[in-house]
Amino acid sequence: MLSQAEENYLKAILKLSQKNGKSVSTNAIADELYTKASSVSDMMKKLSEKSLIHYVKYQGVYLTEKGKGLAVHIVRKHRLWEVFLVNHLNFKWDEVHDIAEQLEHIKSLELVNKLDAFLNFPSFDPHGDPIPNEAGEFPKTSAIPFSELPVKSRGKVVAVVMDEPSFLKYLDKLNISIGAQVEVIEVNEFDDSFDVKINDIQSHISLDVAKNILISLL
Amino acid sequence: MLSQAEENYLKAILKLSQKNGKSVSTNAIADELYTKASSVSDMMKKLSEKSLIHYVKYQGVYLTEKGKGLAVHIVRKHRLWEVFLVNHLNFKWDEVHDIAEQLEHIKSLELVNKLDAFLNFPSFDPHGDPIPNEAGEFPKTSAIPFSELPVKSRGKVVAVVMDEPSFLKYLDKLNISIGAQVEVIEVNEFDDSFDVKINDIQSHISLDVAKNILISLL
DNA sequence: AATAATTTTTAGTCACGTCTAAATTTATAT
DNA sequence: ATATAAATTTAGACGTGACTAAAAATTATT
Repeated sequence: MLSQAEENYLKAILKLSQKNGKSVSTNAIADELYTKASSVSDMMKKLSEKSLIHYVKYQGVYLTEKGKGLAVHIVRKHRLWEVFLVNHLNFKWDEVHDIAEQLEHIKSLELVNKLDAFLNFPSFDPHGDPIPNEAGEFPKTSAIPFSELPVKSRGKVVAVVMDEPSFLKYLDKLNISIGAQVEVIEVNEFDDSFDVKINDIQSHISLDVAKNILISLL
Repeated sequence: MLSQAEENYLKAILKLSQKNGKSVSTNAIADELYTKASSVSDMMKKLSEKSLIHYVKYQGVYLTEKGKGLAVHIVRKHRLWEVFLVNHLNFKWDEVHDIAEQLEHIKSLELVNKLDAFLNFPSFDPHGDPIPNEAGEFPKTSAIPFSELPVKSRGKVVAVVMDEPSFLKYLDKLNISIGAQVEVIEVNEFDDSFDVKINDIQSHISLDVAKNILISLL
């Protein structure tokens, strides 16, 4: 049985290896978990002994099949709980992360699957992140960052990359939510910002924001 | 912020002080938590320093107002989650204890209150145990043990005292559930057992079982 | 290729929550 | 009231997961 700390490490490694390439560095994990590289080294030994990661000293780590399966399962739990919190308990999408961070460690396969059924087997969480099914498979999407939407094309917001509350609140202010229709009117080269339309209303967003919004073409 | 271990100790002290008198002994706590008396002593010092219990060496402990408030809140969370698990996720009443034992440690006042509202502010959990409200007040009941129901009187099952799965499964077998109508036909003095009617069907239960079923008179 | 800078690991320490074994206090019995 | 039994606490240890400081390995620079 894994401790919460171990689970958090697995999740961090999964997240980092999805974002970047294969092998994840000790420092990257330390940054992700707000801990120190030395603590990470210690934990890497333990996870390696449990065959959850491949670990070669000084060479970074990556998940084994077993480790990846467990990490994906934790992500599944996290996202299912977020759906529950937003759809049934009326939390806002920027309020659920910390609570789901706790709920994801509850141990009961039956609970997860019954929750999944209760929620009607959702494919995406309130932030648009894909929810793996019981077999650990992610639903596939063909989303691109808003920042890469060609001028004059229209798209629909399907997900956000960051889930920091401050970012989500800012999106609320901009009236950007999952499902919103968006269009690029013009790219402002000098500051890399975008003149856009959100649900047909003119607006303006920075490159940083645009990169963190995923859309599908319409 | 309390650790899970600290919360479990508070809960154990509350449970024991409700059952027996005021002051709770070190050994009783150790038994309740399947730990050792020495571990309990250590923890009593810590809880005492945090003003959650009154602790005099060798004299047992009892909860302070502050400690009692926290303990009651944990019980509230435990029982609300049990309602959720049984009423919405289709768990059986004998399956929810261990999961609720984990869920009760999730920290978010807002979550508890939103869950409470979602469940329609239930007063009793699936085992008939009273659920304290946000202010920490328990609903009052005038339940008596089945074992004290006078012969020929009829009653309605409102709660069970134990929530061990094996006991609950046995009650299922006897067709005894919350709300069942019961009547004592005869007391068998030689083995302290009871001839009873459960929903008008004749049955037979032992004193041990009868003591653990709470009923209200009809 | 040698040195400097960075990254990573090791060594030693600490708080938490547990344990066993020994000491101490309280309760019981003669 | 004194000896014995039972309950409780203390002392010392351990595993977990964190930290700091120092050492070692890797990567970057000239």
